[in-house]
Amino acid sequence: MREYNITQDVSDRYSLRGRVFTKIRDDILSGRYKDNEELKEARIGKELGVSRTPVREALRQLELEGLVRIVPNRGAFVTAISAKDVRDIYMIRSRLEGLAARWACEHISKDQLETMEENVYLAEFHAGKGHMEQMAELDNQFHHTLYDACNSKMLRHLLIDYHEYLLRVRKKALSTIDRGTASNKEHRAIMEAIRAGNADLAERLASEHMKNAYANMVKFGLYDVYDNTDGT
Amino acid sequence: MREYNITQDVSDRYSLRGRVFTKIRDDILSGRYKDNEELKEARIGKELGVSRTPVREALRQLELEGLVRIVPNRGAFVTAISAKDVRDIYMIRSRLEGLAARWACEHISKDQLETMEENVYLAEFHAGKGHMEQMAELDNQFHHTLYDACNSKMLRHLLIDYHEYLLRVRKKALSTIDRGTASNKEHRAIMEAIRAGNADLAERLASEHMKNAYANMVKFGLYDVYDNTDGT
DNA sequence: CATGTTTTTATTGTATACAATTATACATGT
DNA sequence: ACATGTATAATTGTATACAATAAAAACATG
Repeated sequence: MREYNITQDVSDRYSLRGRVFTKIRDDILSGRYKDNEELKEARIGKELGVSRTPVREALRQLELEGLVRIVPNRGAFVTAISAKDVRDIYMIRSRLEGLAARWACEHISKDQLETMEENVYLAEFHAGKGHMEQMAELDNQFHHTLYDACNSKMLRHLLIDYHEYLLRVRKKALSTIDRGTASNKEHRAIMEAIRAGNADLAERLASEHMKNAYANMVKFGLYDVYDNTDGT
Repeated sequence: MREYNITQDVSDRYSLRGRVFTKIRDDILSGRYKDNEELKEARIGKELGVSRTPVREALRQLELEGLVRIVPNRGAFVTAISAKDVRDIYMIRSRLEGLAARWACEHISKDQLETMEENVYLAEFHAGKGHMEQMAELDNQFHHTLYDACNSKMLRHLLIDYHEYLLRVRKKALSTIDRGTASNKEHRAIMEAIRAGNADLAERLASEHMKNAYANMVKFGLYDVYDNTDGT
C-alpha cells in the first residue's frame, strides 16, 4: 500500500478547505479577529471567493483546534489565544518534550541520531556566523527529529500541533544570537543524554530547554499576543 | 453574554453532524472498522440515513482527533488505536495530570477544593460498599474537578479529550475493588498536597496516580484494544 | 412607555447537483 | 505476457437550493 505523508496532517494546502482552514487560523492567531467575534460562513466565503461548504468544514475543524467555538444553529465564534495560553502551551510542551526525549532514548535510530548530531554541528557553525534564518530552521528540524525519534504517533502528533501553533504566534524565536547559542548548547546536551540512553537526564534537559525558550521569549517580548487579560 | 457549555465540545448530540461524528468515532474505537479501512461518505450516509454533508464534516473532524486519515481526492481511512497508543496516552496523561495538579495548587478555589474533599469522602463510602458504578462516576468527577481547578483552558481541553478517549477504549476502569480503594487513597493524597499548596508533591502524586491506573489496567487486561502489533 | 406577540429577516443545517479527480476495465501494440 | 493508453465508472470536492432555527424588527396592547 502506498504511504502518505503523515506530517501534512490537515492543512493540505491545495484543497479549498485546506486553504480556508489555514487562512482563518492565521487570521485568528495574528489577531485580525477579536475574541468572541462571530465568523459568518457567507461573509468569509465571499471574501475568499468560495462557497459556504469549505468554510463550514474549516470552521468545524478549527473548533477541534480550540480556536473557534461553535454554537448550534447560531454560529462560530473566535476563541482567541491569550498570553496566558501561550505560557500554558510552553509548560505543556516542556513536559511533553521531556517525555519525547525519554522515549527517544530507547527508540532513536542510528540515522536519527546522526541527523541530530549533524544538526547540532551545523547550528554551531551558523550561530558563529550569525545566520538567524538557518538557526530557526535548524531549531525546527531538531525538534521534529526528536518527535520522530520518540516513536509515538500520539505524542508526535500532539507536539507537532503545538509546535506549529507557537510558530504562528511568536514573531521570531531565536532572534537573539545569545539565545541561539544557548539553545544549541541545550540541544547538544539533550542529544548526548539520548545517545547515552540516560532517560531521566534527557527528560529533564528537554523539559528545561522548553522552559528556557519561554523565559527568553518573555524577556524580549517576542510575541504577538494581544493581551486579553481574561479571567478564563 | 450567554454562557455555553464548554465541555460539550464538538459532540453536540442533537445535530446530525454531531451524531454522525459520535457514531463513527465509537465504531472506530470499538473495533468495528479495521485499520486502514476506507470510509466512504456515500455508504455511511446511506447507512445512517443522512446525506453526505454531515458525514464529510464528521470525517474532517475525526481527522483532527487522529482517528481518521484523509487523503485528498481519495478518501478517508481509519487510523485505529493500538495497545501502544493507549499506553502512550496514559504516559502523556501522567505528565499532564501532574501539571494540572501543580497548577491547581495555585489556582484552586474554595468551592473546588470542597468538591474534591466531598468526592474523596463519598468514594471512601462507596468503596466500602462495593458500589462500582458510583466509584467510576466519582473517579470521573475527581479528574474533571482537577481539570477545572488547574485554571488552564488549554490543559483542560487536552486532558478532557484524552479522558474521553480512554473512557471509550477501556471496558471498566475501576472494576476491581482493590484498585478502587487504592485509587481513592491516591486521590486523597493528591487533594491534600493541593490543599497544602505543595506543587512538587502534587505533580508527582498525580503523575504516579496515572501510571498506577495504567499498570492496573494492563494487569487485568481491561482493554478492548485489538492488538495491532504495528511497528509505528 | 414598557411589555409581550407576531412578522420578517438573517443565518445555519442538510440535501442535492454538478465538476474534478481518481480508480477500474479493457483494448492495443510490443 | 506485459506495459501503456483510453474509455468508463466510482468517489470526492465544491456550489447551490431549500428547510429549520434563531435573531431582529415591527406591531399591538395594557
